Amino acid sequence: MATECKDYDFQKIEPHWQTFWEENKTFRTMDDTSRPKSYVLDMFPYPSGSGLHIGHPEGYTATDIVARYQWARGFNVLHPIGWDAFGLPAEQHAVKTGAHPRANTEANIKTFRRQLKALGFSYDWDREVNTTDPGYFQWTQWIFLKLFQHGLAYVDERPVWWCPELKTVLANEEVVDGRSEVGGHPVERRNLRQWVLRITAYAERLLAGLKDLDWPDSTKRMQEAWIGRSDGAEVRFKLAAPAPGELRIFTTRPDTLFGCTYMVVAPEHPLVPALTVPVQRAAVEAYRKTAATKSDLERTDLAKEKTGVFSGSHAINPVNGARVPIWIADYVLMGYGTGAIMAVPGEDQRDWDFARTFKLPIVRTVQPPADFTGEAYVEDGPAVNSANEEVSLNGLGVDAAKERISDWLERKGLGQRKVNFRLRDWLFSRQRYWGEPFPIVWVGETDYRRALAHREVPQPKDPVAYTQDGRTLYALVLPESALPLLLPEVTSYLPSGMGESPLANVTAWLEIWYDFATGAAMPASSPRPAGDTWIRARRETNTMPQWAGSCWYYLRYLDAKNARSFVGREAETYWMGSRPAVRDQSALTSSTEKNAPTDVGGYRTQGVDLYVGGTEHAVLHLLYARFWHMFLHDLGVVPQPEPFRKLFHQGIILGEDGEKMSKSRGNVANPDAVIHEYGTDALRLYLMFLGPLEAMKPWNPRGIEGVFRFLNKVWRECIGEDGRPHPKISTAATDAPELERLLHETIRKVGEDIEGLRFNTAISQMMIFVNAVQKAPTVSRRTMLAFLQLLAPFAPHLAEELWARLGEKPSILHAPWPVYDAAKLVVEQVKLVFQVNGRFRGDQLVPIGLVETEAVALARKNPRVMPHLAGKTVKKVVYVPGRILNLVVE
RNA sequence: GCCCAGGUGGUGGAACUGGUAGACACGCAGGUCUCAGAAGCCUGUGCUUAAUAAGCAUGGGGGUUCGAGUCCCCCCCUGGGCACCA
Repeated sequence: MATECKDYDFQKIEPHWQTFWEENKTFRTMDDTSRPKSYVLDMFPYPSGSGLHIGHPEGYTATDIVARYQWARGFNVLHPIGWDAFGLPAEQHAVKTGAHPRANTEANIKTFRRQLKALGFSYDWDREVNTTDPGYFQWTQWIFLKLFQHGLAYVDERPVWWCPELKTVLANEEVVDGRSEVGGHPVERRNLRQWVLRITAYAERLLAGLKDLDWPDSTKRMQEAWIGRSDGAEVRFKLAAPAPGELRIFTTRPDTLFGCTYMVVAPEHPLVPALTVPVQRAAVEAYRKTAATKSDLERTDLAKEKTGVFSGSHAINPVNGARVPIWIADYVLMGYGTGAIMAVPGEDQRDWDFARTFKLPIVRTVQPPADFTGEAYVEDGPAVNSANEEVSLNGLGVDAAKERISDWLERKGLGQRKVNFRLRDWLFSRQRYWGEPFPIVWVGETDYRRALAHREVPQPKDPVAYTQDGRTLYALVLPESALPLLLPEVTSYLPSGMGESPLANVTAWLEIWYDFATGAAMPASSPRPAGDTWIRARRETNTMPQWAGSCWYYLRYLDAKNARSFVGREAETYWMGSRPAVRDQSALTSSTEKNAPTDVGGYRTQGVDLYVGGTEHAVLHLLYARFWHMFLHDLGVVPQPEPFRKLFHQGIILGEDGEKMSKSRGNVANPDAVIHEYGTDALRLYLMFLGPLEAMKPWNPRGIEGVFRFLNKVWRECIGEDGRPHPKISTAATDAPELERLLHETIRKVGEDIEGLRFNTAISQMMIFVNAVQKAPTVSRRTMLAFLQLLAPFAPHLAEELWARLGEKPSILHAPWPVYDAAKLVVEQVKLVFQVNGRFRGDQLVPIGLVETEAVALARKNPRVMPHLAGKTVKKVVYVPGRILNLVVE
């Protein structure tokens, strides 16, 4: 079973047990749904060409410890891994080499798989997923299809980075200082037709759902800020003649309406042409042009000076009938609210700045305090100058004034209360090859109507269409049975040159006869097939972004091989759904209960039990995945609204120099090299010993010596020089009470620390224990075995080896986790600290229930305390039994 | 500018609800074993002073308290997020 090494020969031991686990499928998740479950999830990696870096094993070791701990505690554990394998680097590699990105991706996955296996992680490899596998992305396409059918996907013109020299669209990260990363060519913003997902429809729920999640507060706050809910009112301003109609604005400060002295609309606002009077036309046109070429960054970050141009028109302030000029300025963004604002320079610094620049009047409607020296006054205070014949806000605080004016506006039909979100819809297409193709074809109006009449494939209520060169095309979704829609083979991975993906060059795939009943296709170059369900169509050439596959992979793991559904109902309910709270059989009850995920009904709330990954995904990935999950919940295909109940971010590991690891700095730690020199167990242990999991911490190659010595020490305490179990370990031996106490203390501490993800202190406790064992002349076999079990989640190879060497049957993982005896932790004597005036002046072992008078008497007799009391009177005594006795003297 | 997290020995880091600051490691010094070395083991190691005695020490400055790394106020630094969001 075990190896026969005489020394701690990790190079033999580690592969030996990795083979054992693989052959015995030790970590295969059980089908037994009567067992309590634990779903321990890592953020799956993008298999890059450079292989695993040291940050991967950090988070992965943490979850591996939890997973192994949960196995030992009798849970059915789901601990899977997979590959987020679509994406830009593979495509760039393909462009460079001409080889299919699939080949490169597969080679990288192979390396990653080998490296992860060498780290001894307890993954259930039978559930491996790969986002580029047609059996997987079939369901990514399926979810998109559902989103489309429910009106949550549409097309829109959106600006992207375009490089005229390279004739391609660039991602943000490919643009450096306004030039292409490759070649350094100038880039520009260009509008392209894009797919967009209506995530904003879920804004309110995405915000509300955060409340019940066990996530880091900072992450919740980031999501809140990203969604950016603000409460206010939408108000309609009539335009002054001769301009017709009205201008709608959103404001969070309707109480300041009386202070509105001008208005601003965004340069892109559709009303701009109508508002512009002839004498201003040239100036407005010029201004619009400059604004259009500016990126968002230039419009915000760099432009501290306010710019703008007068339209020539006026609007009527609905509260006081004042004629206010309408300006056009780029400090108002078209994408937020209505793209138009009422400007109240007295209570808004941006408006103040603008008003100053263009010499516009300023009226205060909130009285600042007498000592106020600033410009715009944004704090609370009594309203002033705010009354008309029907309503007066004067004297009211901001909140009360908001209420009164909102009531009035609603009563008069001039506006209403309104909630606005900062969150924008999600740009969901890329002009790339290496991504999921959209299950969409574009057809003419007549064909679209015919297909619509054919009710087999539901289409959205409102058609998705766009017009190009005078022709309107309609988006028709493929039937489910036609999925997966595969990527066609291409001869070149270079983009089309026209702003479309390389798919636009594959004419036989692109231009087709399409059967809307079955989704079947024939190249348009061939004769039209017989049957009246065949129509002329053009496929969608965009592909989905990398986010798509990672939005739902945690669901695929539950039922990775299901060919009929993206996840089976039963598996889904068991692993993600609500179920009665697990009654914990172990003595860890108290600590477990404390962290137990329960809601008011005493039921386990749903979702992944632990999800660990970097902060870099705090907003986008986690928000997008929540959005899809909520949508699937609404479809009725998943029973719970939130995917990840508990989330944790591991901190990043810095280079030795305290700087971010990077190849150019040459401070990258290579896991393979460390494993070769010290072994996986030492690497795992060291990664966890480095500091708190969430902290950012520097890598110190010398520090690994410490944990490596610790592992050697464990070996030497278990195995004698002859390679046989160490003679000091015996079945007959009874441990000294202190050692026994320490064992129980260690069981308690390690268990609690694993649950709290405090692995560094768990390891230090195990070191303390082993140091004690080393000093003890004998140790009972039972004690040693219990300790090995505690060590097993951290250093599984060594633990398995010693467990087997001591005559136990592998795997140690399935031996029930040790239980501590609270009675063993009770002590009779405690150290009482004596203080005089709060300063340490000595200590003494005292019996546990010592009363105050006796404690004081002991202190007075203590030789170190006495000098500090000499000639003084004790004014006050503070006694905390078992802790301190503080004598306050004159 | 706004929001958040953090600042503890030569180093990584411990410290429960305010109760001996520096656990556990790294490093360093001395010792032991050895022909010698490596490994192991033992001892010491925050700073100041001859001190087992005292004083000073948790980014800086104030405060609350018998007692503050921990709580409150101001400031400095580092990291992360957001950035004209009306």
